[in-house]
Amino acid sequence: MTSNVDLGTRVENSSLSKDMAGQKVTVAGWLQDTRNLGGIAFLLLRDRTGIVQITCLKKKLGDESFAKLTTMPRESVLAVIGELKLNEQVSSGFEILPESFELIAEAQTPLPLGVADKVGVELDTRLNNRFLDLRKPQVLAVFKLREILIRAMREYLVSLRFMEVTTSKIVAAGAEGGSTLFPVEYFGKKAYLAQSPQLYKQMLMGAGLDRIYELAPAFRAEQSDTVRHIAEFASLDIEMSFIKSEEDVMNLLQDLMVHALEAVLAQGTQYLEELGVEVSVPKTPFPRITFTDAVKMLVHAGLEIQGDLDTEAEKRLGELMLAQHGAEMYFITKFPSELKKTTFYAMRDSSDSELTNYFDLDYRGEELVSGGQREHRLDILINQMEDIGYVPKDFEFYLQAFRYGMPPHGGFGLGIERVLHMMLRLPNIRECVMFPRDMYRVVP
RNA sequence: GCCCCGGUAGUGUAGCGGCCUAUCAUGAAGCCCUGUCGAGGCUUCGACUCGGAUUCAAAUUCCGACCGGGGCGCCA
Repeated sequence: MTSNVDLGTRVENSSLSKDMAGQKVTVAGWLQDTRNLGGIAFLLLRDRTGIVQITCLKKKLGDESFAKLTTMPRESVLAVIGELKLNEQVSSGFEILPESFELIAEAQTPLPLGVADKVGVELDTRLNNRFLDLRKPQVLAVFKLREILIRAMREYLVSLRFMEVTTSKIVAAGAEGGSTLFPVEYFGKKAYLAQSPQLYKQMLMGAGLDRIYELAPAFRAEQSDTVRHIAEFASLDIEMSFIKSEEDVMNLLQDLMVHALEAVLAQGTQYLEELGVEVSVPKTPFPRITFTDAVKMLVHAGLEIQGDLDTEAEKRLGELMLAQHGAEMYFITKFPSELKKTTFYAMRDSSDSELTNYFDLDYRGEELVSGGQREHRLDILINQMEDIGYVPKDFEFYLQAFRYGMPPHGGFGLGIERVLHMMLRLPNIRECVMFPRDMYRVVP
């Protein structure tokens, strides 16, 4: 009874229902498991959308077909045509009784990673066999949620008339320093992978585009070896003109986060359940705490702070903000100029040059976003570059945009994986990328 | 880049000088079973990362390489 199945008539498992009782349906997917009881066998067929049970009766199929169906290796691709039949004994309430089937692609054994195994698998093994790992619904769930999050962010920005742009990822100079850039051999010239679209976003403000965003990879050659760093990450960058202060940027950002998390809750229930996590939407306005006050708060809590907040301080601040303000997300504002030295385009506070108009958005102690008001006055910008030993001539392509009418502007860069990492409470940020890149991993 | 820790069947682990012909689970191969949904029962298969060293004896100790885990620094 083996035959060629017409895959054009295939229906996804999630669209099967009890209403279709008695209908002949075509399903196709991966054979997750076979439970052979002798005269009857149950196959679990999984596709992207769910699992359906194929119930095989030896008496009905004949010995040969029954044997063929029940001895296929797990994770083989299988197509089945059969009648959808109601049955209270199945957890879904229905099953498919096969009439014909086709083994489309047999899986080799043993699997390098058991999709339905009851034993744990290390992240390294999972990433080495990511295509199999992604067959697990709870792994796929992360990426369904990622998709929902990103789509909601785009929708929100589009609704505010932000224009999506794409800037080059091959650049001649970085936004900050040179040690964090990956060099690229570019037709005999030296180029780099962009660590940020910063300079281009600002040039586009000079072009009069007013409100833009870009969702693109950012590359960092920093030798960061932690559960919250990867060498290539998805960065949502926005830039907007005619702002009064960085408050305008922060207001947009907090509304963006709320909109995105609301979408995750509304559209991602199934996936959140799959992962066993609960997400709560933060209330606006997010608390703002100045960098100086954050330091005071931490010192009061017994920490010693010198210069910037270290990892322990960041985490501790996350706990304190949650305990004292009930806030999972909060802004740390007015970063000292001393700490933003290499950020030559950061505008200093007009009433205290020791401070900048720069902020971070943190989520339970992890930095999600860095942003602020940029310096749009050419002379000051050049001074700030020279202060840290940069040669303005090297940035001529950028500075030109400030000579012919540059409006006041600001923006931010947001790490998509950082949001997912904290939102889903995943142990490692690598889980939020299908094929992550870090100091040691370039394959797959 | 720095500091700790670890590498045992396909996968996840126990063992940490002789009791190891290496544990358990999962898996794979096979047999039994007509209602499984973490199916069950029986049988079988399958591993000490690599290279040196110490020792009568090394999975176990030491050194190196490679690979991995955690933390720090740096940052999204």
